[in-house]
Amino acid sequence: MAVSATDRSTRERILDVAFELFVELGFAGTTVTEIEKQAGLTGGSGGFYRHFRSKQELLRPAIEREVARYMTSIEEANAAQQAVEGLPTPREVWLERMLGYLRLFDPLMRLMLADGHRVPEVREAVTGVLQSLGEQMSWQEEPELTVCVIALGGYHLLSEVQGQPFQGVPQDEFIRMLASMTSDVR
Amino acid sequence: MAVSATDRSTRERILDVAFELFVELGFAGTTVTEIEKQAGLTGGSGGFYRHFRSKQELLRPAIEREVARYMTSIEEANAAQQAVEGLPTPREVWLERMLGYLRLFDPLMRLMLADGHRVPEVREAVTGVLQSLGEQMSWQEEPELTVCVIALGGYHLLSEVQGQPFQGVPQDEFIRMLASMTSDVR
DNA sequence: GTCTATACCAAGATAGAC
DNA sequence: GTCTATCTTGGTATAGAC
Repeated sequence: MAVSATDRSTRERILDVAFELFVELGFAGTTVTEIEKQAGLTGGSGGFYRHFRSKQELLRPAIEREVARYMTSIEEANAAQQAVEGLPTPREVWLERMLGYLRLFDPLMRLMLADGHRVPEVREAVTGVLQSLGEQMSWQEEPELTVCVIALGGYHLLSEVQGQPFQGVPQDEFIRMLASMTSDVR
Repeated sequence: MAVSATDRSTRERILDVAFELFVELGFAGTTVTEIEKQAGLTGGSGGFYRHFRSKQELLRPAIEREVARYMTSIEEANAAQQAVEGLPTPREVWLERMLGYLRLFDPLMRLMLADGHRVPEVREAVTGVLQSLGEQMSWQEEPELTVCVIALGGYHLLSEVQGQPFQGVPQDEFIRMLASMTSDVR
């Protein structure tokens, strides 16, 4: 978690640890002192302020950096997907992969649900990422796939709310059931 | 939002406004001063502390009170349901009703996702409520219904993340599609 | 049971040495 | 670019009058 002071640039390190802390503790619950400590600076020293004017000003770049990462992940995943194109993907495998993608977003989704309304501008950025993810499916052309992704998102988030698999339903059973309810998943 | 000082007991008013504020601003982001103001007391006066020993001690009762409310809502809804039992409910109507139930939980789900891990004891209470809601369906007996509820939860929460209907999918179209994918919804 | 006043401390932020 | 030291604000919590 905490990093050494020589990793990358301090600014980068601050952005990284700040995002993690915002997700973990919320924006209000995260102190600049803790950010400094985790970034390898001395906690309580104002070292942070050589890199950002205020804690508030940090929120946006931290989120945008994370969004950019997801963009890259998705592009790589899409590229990998294209490489094996032509081979039919079994439904269960496709669903499992999409669930994996969605879980990548978990920190971002939590932060949006908790603090999103206080930084309305970043919502657009998040929407952008989600739409990139959604490029693989369009509601008009493939409504069943979209329903599946929504169901996977529900399974993940509701399980997070309960702190255990939702209603105790095991993941593989859920995916099997979901697959059996679709007719034309590629 | 803010209430007059003569509504109900002060303790009750504090619990109500505190829950709202916790959902809105998070636990860390909510100040005792703001709770006092919204509850009709003078902000900054320690009036709050005649009713609770600390802000921390307030979190649990506030959530439990909200949970108790949902319990009542669900029981009433179940009772109403029984009154019209025998008449077959069209799938779309049932799905829409379940989505309405889920939306009742929205504040609780947000709070759990944001602050739940800091108050592990209350997770059990929340799980209890969700299981009451889930009594209408069991994964073993009616997996398709469970998948539908999960999908509805996903539609709601993902829309909250995006700040608009998920991927722009209109609610009624989503519900129609979901209904068409189920075979044996009662 | 609510107020005024206040003690206390944690957190945001700045100045200036190194 | 990071440190020590410090200023200032605002938030938790208490004491005591009414």
